[in-house]
Amino acid sequence: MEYNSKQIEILNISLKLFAEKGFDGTSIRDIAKAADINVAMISYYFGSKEKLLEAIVINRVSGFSMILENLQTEEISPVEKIKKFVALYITRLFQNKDFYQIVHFEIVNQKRACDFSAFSEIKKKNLLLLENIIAEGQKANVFKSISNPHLIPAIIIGTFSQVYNNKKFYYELLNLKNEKEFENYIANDFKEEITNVVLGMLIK
Amino acid sequence: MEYNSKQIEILNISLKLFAEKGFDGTSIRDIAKAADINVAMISYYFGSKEKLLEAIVINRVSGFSMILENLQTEEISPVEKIKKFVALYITRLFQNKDFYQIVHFEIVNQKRACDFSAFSEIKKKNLLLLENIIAEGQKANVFKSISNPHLIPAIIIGTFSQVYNNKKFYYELLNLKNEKEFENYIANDFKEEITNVVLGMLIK
DNA sequence: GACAAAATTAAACAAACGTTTAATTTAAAC
DNA sequence: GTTTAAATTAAACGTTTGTTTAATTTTGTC
Repeated sequence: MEYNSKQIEILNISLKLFAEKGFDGTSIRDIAKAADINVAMISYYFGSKEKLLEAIVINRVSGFSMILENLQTEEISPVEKIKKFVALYITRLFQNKDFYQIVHFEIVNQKRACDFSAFSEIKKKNLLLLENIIAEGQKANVFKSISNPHLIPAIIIGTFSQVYNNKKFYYELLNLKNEKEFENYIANDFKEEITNVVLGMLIK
Repeated sequence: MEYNSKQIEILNISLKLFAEKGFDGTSIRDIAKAADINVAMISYYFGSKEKLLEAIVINRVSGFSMILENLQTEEISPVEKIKKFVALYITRLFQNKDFYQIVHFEIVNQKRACDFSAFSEIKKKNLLLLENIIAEGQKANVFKSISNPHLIPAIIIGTFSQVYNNKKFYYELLNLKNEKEFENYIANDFKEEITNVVLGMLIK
């Protein structure tokens, strides 16, 4: 699908509003006002409010880069691969936090007939990639055999959202002053700590 | 606040519906139909839809038992305390999953002027308790010094919600057939694995 | 059984919702 | 400059929303 700049602006603004106030909590008029367009333009461009949500999903998922997927072929040690896996995962989470927020709600919700199969496919691919890295590490005798590789993405995503959604609490706790400092915390300390947790689960 | 059985039923049914479909996605008429009462009864009993949400929050938080808090005084080793801490935490999460779902959304949302201070207080108390157990373990020379005790509740809550909200995915992955089997997985394997992750972060 | 208070009802309320209409403006093509 | 299609608008559409009203039924008390 090809979108003009106005359509892309609508997509981005409604992504932000849906993440902030929820799909049901955001009205067409909210979006129109924020995007400085007429309410009719949303139906005109996307058909309906639900189809706008679908457009957001397709638009975002198709934009997910293949960086993670290319990790497999890199010639680095399994430990380094895990480190990179976690780092890339967290970066992607941070960059798409609004989108993950919406997806999270919609998957729980089941109210809308929204198709997340493309999203699920990516998750399955990521899990497969992770399992391969772990198998590689076991062959090299540096990783132990674990029964729960699927818990690793759950820990990364879950802990990240938990921290992000309680931003206020962590601002106080970690003496963070603004969004930039929070981003730094995620990109440095948080990333390192989660990496250690994951490696702790794997290394012999 | 004293509630009669009809009021408690409304509280429970709207808790379930708000968790399933969101606050904005649930209408007064949805609740009235599910609880088999007239729409006017909700305003009559609780004042408004928002005040109903507040009543749910107060009702639930006040019901949180003191079991976790009493852990401090038990005469068991720090390692055993951590095991019990994680186990109790996960049990509480599972028993109140609908409530956590709502709180999670409302905290992110900021749309409603809902008071979660009592909830935050409990979280702070839990974190303090955890820090005390860790300090105890460090004194006994079994725990290392860690900079991030706050990440432990985030890991427990985050991973749990991540797994619970992707139930379908995990049903397939773990060959679970029904809610009962899922509950068993949480109460056994999941609990054990998360305990190991947490202990892995702490033990020397 | 008469009375007062509480519970419950159907109906109505105004406001907000997503969507559609029909008219107007803008842009592009010749 | 005229023509044609696309973009944009204000207004209206029928529903649904949360809430209130006023009437009715139920309940408890003497």
